Amino acid sequence: MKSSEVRPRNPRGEGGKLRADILNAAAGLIEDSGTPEAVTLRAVARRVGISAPSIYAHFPDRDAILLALIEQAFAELAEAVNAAIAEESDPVARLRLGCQAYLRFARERPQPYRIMFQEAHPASDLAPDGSENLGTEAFAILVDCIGQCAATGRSSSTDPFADAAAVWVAMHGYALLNAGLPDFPWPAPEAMFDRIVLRLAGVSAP
Amino acid sequence: MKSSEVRPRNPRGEGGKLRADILNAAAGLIEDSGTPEAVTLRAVARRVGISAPSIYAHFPDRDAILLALIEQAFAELAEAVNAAIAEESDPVARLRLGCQAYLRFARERPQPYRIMFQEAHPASDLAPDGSENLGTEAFAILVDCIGQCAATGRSSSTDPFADAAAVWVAMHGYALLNAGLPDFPWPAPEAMFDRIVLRLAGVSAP
DNA sequence: TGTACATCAGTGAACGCGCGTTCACTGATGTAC
DNA sequence: TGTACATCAGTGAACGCGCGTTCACTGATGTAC
Repeated sequence: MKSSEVRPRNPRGEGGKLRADILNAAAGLIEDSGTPEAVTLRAVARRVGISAPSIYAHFPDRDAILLALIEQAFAELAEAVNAAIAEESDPVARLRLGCQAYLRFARERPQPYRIMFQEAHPASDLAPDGSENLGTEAFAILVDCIGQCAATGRSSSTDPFADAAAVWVAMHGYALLNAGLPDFPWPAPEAMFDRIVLRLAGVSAP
Repeated sequence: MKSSEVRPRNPRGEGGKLRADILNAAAGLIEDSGTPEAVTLRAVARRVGISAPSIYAHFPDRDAILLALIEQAFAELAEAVNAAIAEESDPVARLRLGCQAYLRFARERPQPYRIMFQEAHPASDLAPDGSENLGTEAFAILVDCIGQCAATGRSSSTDPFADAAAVWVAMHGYALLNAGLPDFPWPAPEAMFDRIVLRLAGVSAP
């Protein structure tokens, strides 16, 4: 429902701008409808204000659009987490800030977050160095934080990897259920954060 | 790919059997394809061995089939959990058995589990006494278990409701990510169980 | 026992729709001479 | 400075498909008389 007006043709050499417009339109369709099924070539084209075949100049097929959205979401989440912890060196503070950034991303951008972990998504065909590594890298940071907390006696963790896995699955479940069941009488966000991050990381609240 | 043979007509008075066949076929389609999108009236009809319009004698429309599958999944999960804890009275053992049953259901029947919590699913139109209550009831059992553990000094919980919410979101995240990312180097299931159930419930391992 | 009939459990053809994708094309614009 | 031309950024029509849903129907089967 955004624009069905015609959009001016890009000047020479800037045809690539259409690629970004296509991705934005696809993201908007998911945002509006709540499901990636809404991303059809024709719907994207209508929203951008172009004809459907024009998309083929930028994406080989429909799935490539969804795949690009997933990769973009992974990159943005990694960026958000990295930005949150960049200036901080204390491991407990890094843990808090990083996890807060993760949960904030999931809360503020629920649709990008959802499609990242959607099962049976087109990224299954992804090269092994693709989105999988983005997630793996972010997870390694989490393991490292907990390990440093333990090394400095601020965490009781004896297995940072397993504890990081527990923190991650708990954040993931919280992010999804919070968005999916807004009518559930959720405890206060800080109370949940204490449990699924601090307690699972073996860090006692201040 | 199951059967495209014709199936014999039901005898008089047993036309209702077709309803169960339709649900089984729909579940099979989700199982095979990994997505509820595969449940189309025509695909269901092909699999059952009937014509597509015959479905209208049992379901008003396509969404009603998915809705019935979701309700069935909720009922089966509740049944599995209830059966697991029925003969047990010790609250710690009930907590363990109930959560084990929950996670076993999610592991052994990943597709039914997934559609239960799929966002934007057709159950949004559900009557307020529908599937929502099934889940609420099971959650109340979890709160109760943790409360009894605390009351008998077996749990350090001071807020059983918030701790139950934490256990639930953690189990949910674990169930989904475990199924969705089988290549992730997951810690041993018992190690994860200790963390996302026992530690979050404030129960120390034996 | 025989038979007319209502009911039940479906069928088959058709509708209009939106989809992904293909194909041959167009018209503006920068560039070479 | 003028102009032919290659290139770029698209378009419009068409294809075949599977979909949800509707409609009028059929043929076996149990039941009433």
